[in-house]
Amino acid sequence: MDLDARKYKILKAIIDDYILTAMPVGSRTISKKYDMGLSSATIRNEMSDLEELGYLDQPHTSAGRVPSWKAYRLYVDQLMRVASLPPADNQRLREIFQSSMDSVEDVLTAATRALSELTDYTGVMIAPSAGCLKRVQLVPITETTALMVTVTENGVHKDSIIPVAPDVSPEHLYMLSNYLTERLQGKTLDQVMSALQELLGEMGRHRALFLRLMDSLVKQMEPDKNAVVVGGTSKLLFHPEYSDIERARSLLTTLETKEKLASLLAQRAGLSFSITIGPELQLPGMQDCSLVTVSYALGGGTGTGTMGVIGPTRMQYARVLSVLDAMRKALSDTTNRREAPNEER
Amino acid sequence: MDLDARKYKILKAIIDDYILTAMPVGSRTISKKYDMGLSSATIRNEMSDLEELGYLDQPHTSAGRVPSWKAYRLYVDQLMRVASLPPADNQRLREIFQSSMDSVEDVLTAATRALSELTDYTGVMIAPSAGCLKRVQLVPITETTALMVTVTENGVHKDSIIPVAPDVSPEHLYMLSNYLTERLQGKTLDQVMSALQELLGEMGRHRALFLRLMDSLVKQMEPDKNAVVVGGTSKLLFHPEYSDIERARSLLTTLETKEKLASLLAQRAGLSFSITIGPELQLPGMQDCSLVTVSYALGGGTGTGTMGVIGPTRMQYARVLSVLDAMRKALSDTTNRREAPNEER
DNA sequence: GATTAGCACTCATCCCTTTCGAGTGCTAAC
DNA sequence: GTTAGCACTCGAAAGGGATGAGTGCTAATC
Repeated sequence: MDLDARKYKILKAIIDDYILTAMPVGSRTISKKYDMGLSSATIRNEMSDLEELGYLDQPHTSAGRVPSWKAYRLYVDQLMRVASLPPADNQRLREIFQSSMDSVEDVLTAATRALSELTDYTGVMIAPSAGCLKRVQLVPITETTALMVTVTENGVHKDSIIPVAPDVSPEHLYMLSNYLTERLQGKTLDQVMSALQELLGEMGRHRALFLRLMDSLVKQMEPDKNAVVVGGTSKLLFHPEYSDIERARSLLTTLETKEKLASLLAQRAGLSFSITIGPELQLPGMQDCSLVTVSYALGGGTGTGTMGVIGPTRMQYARVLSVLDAMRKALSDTTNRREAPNEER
Repeated sequence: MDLDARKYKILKAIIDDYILTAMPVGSRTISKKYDMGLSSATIRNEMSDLEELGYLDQPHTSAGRVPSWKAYRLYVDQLMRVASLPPADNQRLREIFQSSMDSVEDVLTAATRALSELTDYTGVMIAPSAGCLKRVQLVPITETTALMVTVTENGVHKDSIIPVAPDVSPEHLYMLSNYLTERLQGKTLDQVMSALQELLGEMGRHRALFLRLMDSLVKQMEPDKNAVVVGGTSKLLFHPEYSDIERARSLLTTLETKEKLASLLAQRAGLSFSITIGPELQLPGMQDCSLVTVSYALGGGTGTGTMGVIGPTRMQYARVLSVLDAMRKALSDTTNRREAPNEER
């Protein structure tokens, strides 16, 4: 049995109201507040049907109805309207987001902050995949160690310390850097790996060093599992669903183990947007949370990252989507500024 | 009026018990559990005195007594005994701390995690000041930008993107790097700054670039205000003082604005250890928290950082101190491993 | 003079009952 | 198909002992 137009309308009203108030919605509320031209009795009948169909739950007999995750699913798929972010909020977003843009880290931190501030939920981001390699540079540190710096297309650069034999001079390292850069430039991770395999043969006495290099290089270009940035977890505590301390504990504990968040976001990489509701997340401690994600790219880069907002299932989905969309735009502007910086800053 | 030995003993018993149970302590408990050889009536009289002296508070007439911050102050200054960390815990610390030590960031993250796991409170760290400069390297990225990487004594290395004129070739940058390294090597931040002032005269057409460089370099060597790492905030939610949602909210919100934490830790930089109790912190939302800090150094480095543990005033001060001390030792070992890495890892 | 036993008193907490009201489901009338 | 009306349900709030932990005070004891 499918829903007729009236049922849709009533269901939407219930969800809207519940999102707003966090209180079970009664038939009277719907008939009065959302002038349906129907009496509460009629609404009651419809609600009863909707409950039977699994769209509504009743906490107890004499309470109103609460949307089920199935209802939210329907809501985000068909009922809600996503408007673009009001100019004032867009303004605010750019403001929060303006400051301190020295590194990708900073950008992500500022972005999650802005997300959480504008939505009152928690912002989550994972750095964009590295994209093409631009440059490899080995910087001598001590007699026996060097720092490997990789610069990739979208400005993500990481570094790790690797050991070198004492007979390898700084000049050697410089030449090796240039050589590697020349050979690997413009390649993606996969291509770099196979190129390195080939080059391995040409290496004579540098073979040991080279193996090390490969190791670190691959590690650096992989999307970094630890690079989940989370902002505004405490915002969640202000929503009534988490005035129950037990729930707050289990949720915040889950949010703190970044591994799970990382894999959640990684799963959604590349999707232009995704909405996952409560049980669909299949994560203990997050049964009554939803995750909304979008993909983004920094500046003109090809590498894409994923960012999202975590909130209660009773989330302002439409608004969250519009915030995420605005943020996606802001991010694609941002790094351009860095790539072609203005001399008169 | 000073306290006599018996008052000290009773006060210590009360604090110990309260730290353990988080419940107001009654006279009977003291007389029975901590065999004083005194009846509860006597204890009551003493407690009454202690209350008058400001060491104890009474939540309401018929409740037991609760230590005031003044009592904790006395406790940490004179009464408590710090033992060294039990071997089993030390073992555990090293275990948690073992993994993934690629960058200073990782070390700090792992350390705060370990701190929080071993104490059940929140761990906080600020990266060590950079120490002496080891190397400056300019890595070309695009026609008009370069990455500046600085390597400092204790392995802290940071990078920022700077613009360069299009007529500066990669070779130029390489030479400039070597030149700067030669001139600045082994200098501390202050020395670097004055050295740069002198060098500025010698710069001809690179003057604009050079000014940029100075700017970024100084920024990089300054202790980074954003580099506060916090671990295990959710642990706090498990303590009874924060089953009150209101308190939990205000505390977690405070912990999330890292600026305040940064300045707290910065104030305590260089102190071998410090304990600050509740109102002494003078931070809204943290009146019933304490902060215990110690200084640490990574490996053999001269630069010192500060780390600490934040918990309720009813904190296991002795244990926290011993954990911090063990962690300080672990940290001073750690980076040694990286500086002189083992080829057969 | 210090210590203790004894006792009246206080006050939060637990548990029970009552009341209240929001909301439902059903039925009969429109 | 819709609605008015009404009995019914059940949680939340309010009230009211009973309980017991703990105190302060006093008078007796060491």
